[in-house]
Amino acid sequence: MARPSRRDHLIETAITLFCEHGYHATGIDLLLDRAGVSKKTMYQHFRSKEELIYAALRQYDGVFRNNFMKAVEAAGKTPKEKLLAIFDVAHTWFNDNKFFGCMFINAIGEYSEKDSPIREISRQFKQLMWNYVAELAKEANVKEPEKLANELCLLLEGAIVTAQVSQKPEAAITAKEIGKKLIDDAMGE
Amino acid sequence: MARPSRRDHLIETAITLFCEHGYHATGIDLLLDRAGVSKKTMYQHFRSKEELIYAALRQYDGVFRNNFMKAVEAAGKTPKEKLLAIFDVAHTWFNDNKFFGCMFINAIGEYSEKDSPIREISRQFKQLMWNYVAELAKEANVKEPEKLANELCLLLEGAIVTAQVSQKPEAAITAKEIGKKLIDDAMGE
DNA sequence: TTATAAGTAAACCGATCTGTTTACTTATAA
DNA sequence: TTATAAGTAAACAGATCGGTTTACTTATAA
Repeated sequence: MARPSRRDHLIETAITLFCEHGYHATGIDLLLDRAGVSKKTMYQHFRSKEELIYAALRQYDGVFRNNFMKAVEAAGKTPKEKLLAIFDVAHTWFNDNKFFGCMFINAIGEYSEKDSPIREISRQFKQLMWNYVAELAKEANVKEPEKLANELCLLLEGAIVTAQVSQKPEAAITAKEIGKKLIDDAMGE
Repeated sequence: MARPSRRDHLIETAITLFCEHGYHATGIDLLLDRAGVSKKTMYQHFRSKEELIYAALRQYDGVFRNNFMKAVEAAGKTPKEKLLAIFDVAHTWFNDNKFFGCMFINAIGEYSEKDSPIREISRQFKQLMWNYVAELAKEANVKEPEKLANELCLLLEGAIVTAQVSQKPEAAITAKEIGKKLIDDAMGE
């Protein structure tokens, strides 16, 4: 397997640092030092720090959703089981010692400008997560799959923030229990 | 009524700017310019920027919770109504054009150091909000008031983040509907 | 009136920020 | 072998960062 290109390595390093320390707090110099890449090379690949942030979020968007879906598919057989597995996967995520909340939620906190690309990609990420949940809900033949997707996604967001801020990874369990009720309701008990 | 002291005015300005633009992105110079206060005066009142951040969060903690509780008390008569009113108050908050999410959630995203005072006060804020919800739940004579408080607080967090990131203030309504079910369940239908 | 405290404006400090440039060093492929 | 592309290290630039200091100006209260 080919070793990752400089560009990819920069993005990987960026994801790690932005996740843990945030976006403004992470300086380019530190990032380059960590990545072992020269400044010139970085600015050959990215026009600006903001473009690197954007690329990092783009990459993370794909990787995270892919891993998430794979984990969900592996953990549940039926659509209903998969819907519930969402919260088990989240629970595992929360217990990772490198869990620093959701990169996109954190990004929005630092970039409030309405039509910023960073905001846009964050909004998109949540939309794509919603699409996946809505798809599962449709497969489960629930009455109002989109409504259920709204509900389960809201629960997931709540669990993420509660795990992050209140240091309670078990929020995933609370969310799962509520989710179970909602799913049962939606499937016409 | 006495005009606010310089200290209070600085804190007010700080809250506004930190809310909208975040903590690292808000420079002291801009903040002082906005507040119309000299740098020397600021550093007479606060030892550092971080101390100002801390004071701002402290102040916001008190003001926000006070306003929140008053609004909830005004909107609901019975404990159950008050529990539901939480989400109506949140809805109003989300529709404010100066809504930039929760200051404390945003703060955590920028300060990941485990025992940072900024993290601690954020955790505390969420705890105090929980305490209030748990109190209402007890007044409502539900079976497991603490469990219900966990659930409703999780819903509130989810609604906040959904309103902020996905630009959907109506997340408050979704959360309220789920909350209603949970409350009914907990009151032994 | 006058000492004192609290304020302002602005220069200043060293550090750090994002971003550019220069000079040199690899690889790689024709 | 040799031209080319891609890399490094480091100096540099100008702006901005948080924070200090100086000189001057108010208020206020004894």
